[in-house]
Amino acid sequence: MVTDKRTHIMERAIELFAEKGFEGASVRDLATQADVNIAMVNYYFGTKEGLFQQIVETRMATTRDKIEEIAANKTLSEIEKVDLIIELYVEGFLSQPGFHKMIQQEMLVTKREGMHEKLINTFIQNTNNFNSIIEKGIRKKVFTKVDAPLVFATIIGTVNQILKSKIVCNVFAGYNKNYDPYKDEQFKKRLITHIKQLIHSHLLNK
Amino acid sequence: MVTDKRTHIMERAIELFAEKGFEGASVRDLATQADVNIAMVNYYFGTKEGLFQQIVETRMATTRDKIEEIAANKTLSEIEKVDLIIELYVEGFLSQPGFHKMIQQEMLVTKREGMHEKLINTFIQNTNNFNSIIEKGIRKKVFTKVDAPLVFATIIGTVNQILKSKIVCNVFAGYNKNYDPYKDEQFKKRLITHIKQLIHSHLLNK
Amino acid sequence: MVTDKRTHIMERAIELFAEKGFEGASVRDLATQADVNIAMVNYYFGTKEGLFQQIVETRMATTRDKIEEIAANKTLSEIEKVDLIIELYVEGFLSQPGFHKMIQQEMLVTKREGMHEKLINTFIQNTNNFNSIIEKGIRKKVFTKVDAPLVFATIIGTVNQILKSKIVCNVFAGYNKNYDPYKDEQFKKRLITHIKQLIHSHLLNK
Amino acid sequence: MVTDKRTHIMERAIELFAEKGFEGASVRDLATQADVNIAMVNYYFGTKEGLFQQIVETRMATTRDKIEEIAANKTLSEIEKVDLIIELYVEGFLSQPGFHKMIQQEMLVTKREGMHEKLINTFIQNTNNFNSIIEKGIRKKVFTKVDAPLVFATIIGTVNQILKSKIVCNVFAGYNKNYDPYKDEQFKKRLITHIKQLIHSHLLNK
DNA sequence: AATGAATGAGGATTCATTCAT
DNA sequence: TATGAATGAATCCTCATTCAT
Repeated sequence: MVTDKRTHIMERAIELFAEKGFEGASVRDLATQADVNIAMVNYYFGTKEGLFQQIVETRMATTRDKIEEIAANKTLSEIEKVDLIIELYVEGFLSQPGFHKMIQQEMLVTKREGMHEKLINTFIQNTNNFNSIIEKGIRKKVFTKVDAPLVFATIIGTVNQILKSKIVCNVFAGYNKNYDPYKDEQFKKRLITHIKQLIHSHLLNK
Repeated sequence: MVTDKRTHIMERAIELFAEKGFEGASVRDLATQADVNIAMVNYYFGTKEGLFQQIVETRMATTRDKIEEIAANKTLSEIEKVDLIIELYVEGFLSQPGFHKMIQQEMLVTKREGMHEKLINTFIQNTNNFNSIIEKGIRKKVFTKVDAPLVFATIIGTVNQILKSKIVCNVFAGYNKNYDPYKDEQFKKRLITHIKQLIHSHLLNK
Repeated sequence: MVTDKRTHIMERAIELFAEKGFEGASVRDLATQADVNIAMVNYYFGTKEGLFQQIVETRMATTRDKIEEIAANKTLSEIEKVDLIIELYVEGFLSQPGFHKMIQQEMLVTKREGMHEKLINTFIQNTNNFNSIIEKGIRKKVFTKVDAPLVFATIIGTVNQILKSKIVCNVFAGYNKNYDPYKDEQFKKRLITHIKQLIHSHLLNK
Repeated sequence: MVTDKRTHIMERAIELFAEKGFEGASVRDLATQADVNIAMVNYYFGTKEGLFQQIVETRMATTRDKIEEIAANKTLSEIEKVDLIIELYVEGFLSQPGFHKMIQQEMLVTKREGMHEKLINTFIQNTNNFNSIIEKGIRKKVFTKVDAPLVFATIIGTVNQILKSKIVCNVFAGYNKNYDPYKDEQFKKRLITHIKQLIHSHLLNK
């Protein structure tokens, strides 16, 4: 029951942080949205920042571990690994758009140092894992000599760009204003296809 | 003299908004940073939001107009236009990192509707201009059949991803923690090269 | 206990609003006078205007209901009803001078539309109830043909005029400057007598 | 030209003070309404309070002098004097409703001592002049023994009550909501008739 | 004589947090 | 464990006023 309430608060908080930003979302808002007492946030998470950190720590670990797993896998070729990572990011981001918008906002801001650093470190780990895959491919001569970290920036950046605004996204996709493209399987496939083709022609270019 | 003070406030505000976000940057902060009286912000811009909008309107117009100019130019080939746009974004974003971080933050947030909408509209214009270039190239058969709006998302998204964090960027680039990669000509060239190669091999893929 | 604090704030606020006017009384003042934290006013009443409205709604209802009761009473003659209303106003106003000064001020000002309207509506109800008594008396030929609403204006206006200033009132009454005439039983009787004689000779004039 | 501008500011200020109260009307408002520079109010009148005092001093003298003149007149009977004073007040108040609303507000407020005292003194003078007329009438046995200062309070109070709200006034008078009763000659006559009849039957009651 | 720019004090309100229960 | 009341600090903004020109 306790865990339920904690989790419930965290889930509602993600949506609110995504929508209004960390500063823009007040603890009162959070409590109202989660239908709990105002004091609950401080009671469970100490501070508003504590709530944010809890969310980040709980969720970011998943993606990081999956990437590590892919990188370490010995039965997959390099291009297969890259493809898996692309799928991982597109699927992960589109299925949790609120969380990833929240993360993006926090990465843009240097105010809250503690939180910022934690994000950065996780991100650097992911980058390094990705780089090592690419560089191995280059050494094996299955990949062209590319700028590995910038390739990673392209993948993440493209998905993040899509996440920025449903409205812009719908303009791309030709849907109407109030449609939710993130829940559309067709759109997900389209995005994966785009990134894969882009990265393939870049990596496998002769 | 009047213009000077206004401009001065706007310039300092860009840095602060970039650093702390719109809500995170207080009017007190803004005034202190710009070394003016607290009441000056309201005196010149009415409200804090008014200041933000003034900044956005003044600066976003430039990029939008340049893209429109490139799109309308009749002496350039399609691939030349794409290249110019890539250069425009990399140079524009790296030379005004604060402003573009600020814009990114605001695009992620749906709280302040008026501001959000203005940003979105300008962004849609840019997307449409880019799309028309790509589609013309496709009709002329100089470009492969690609997903034009997603190509645009890739370009913008990659540069934005770089802007997210100097620290991450330095990890990519192999520089030390406190270096400013945005002011480094080498890094700029490297970024332009990456994006051009990526997009070229995608668009011109046989 | 909660009710106590709320009520306490309202009571002190009445005095302060009466003394300085709605705009003239700052929330800081109110909090200091009531010996509570500045945030308490907003905590209990939402806004300063909310506090005012709460006061008005709580107190005005009493007088309005009493007048309605008098008007509806079937055992009283018309002149008895008029006399009761005169006593009601004199006693009500002299026993809560602060509140009625506050109401007078607000009726003079058209700035805060919502509050103004509420006051006006209650006042119109009272006027109508009074009118119906007078008109019945006229139909029954116990009253001269008089201008009923203006008679009501005279009654209220006379008491309000007395309330305007203790000092002026003391000049009338022959008391010294710092005396409180509103608490003086003699003065109350004198005022009731004056109004009754005035209205009687007007209504019962042959 | 200077006098014109001063007068112009004062006229607009009366309307604004009447509408919003002294505190409710900002110097910015005043300047905008009068279509002059913000600094002009302070330039001409020193302070906002100075402007108010100038208005009061300029206008209140007129009524006071007229009453003094009536009181001193040796060719008029007492009842004629009373009638003239009634007419004077009704006409004066209805022709300058803004100014008299402003005065009423200020009399209700004890905040600004200097201004308050000046008003009170003038008012006491008027009361004394009126009293002396009534008392002479009583001595001459043309008037019943009445409570002279309260009779004066009734006259002033009735007219002030009418001034409180156009809306209420229109409810009395049977006009529609947006009509201006103060400019209606019929209504003025009706008000004068009411007060005269009221006071006559009171003073001349046998 | 007249003004636009500038200011510091103070306005109402909201904030995240704490505490007694 | 859970909460409603309470708080002091901070929020944005407006105020009347001043001053250099």
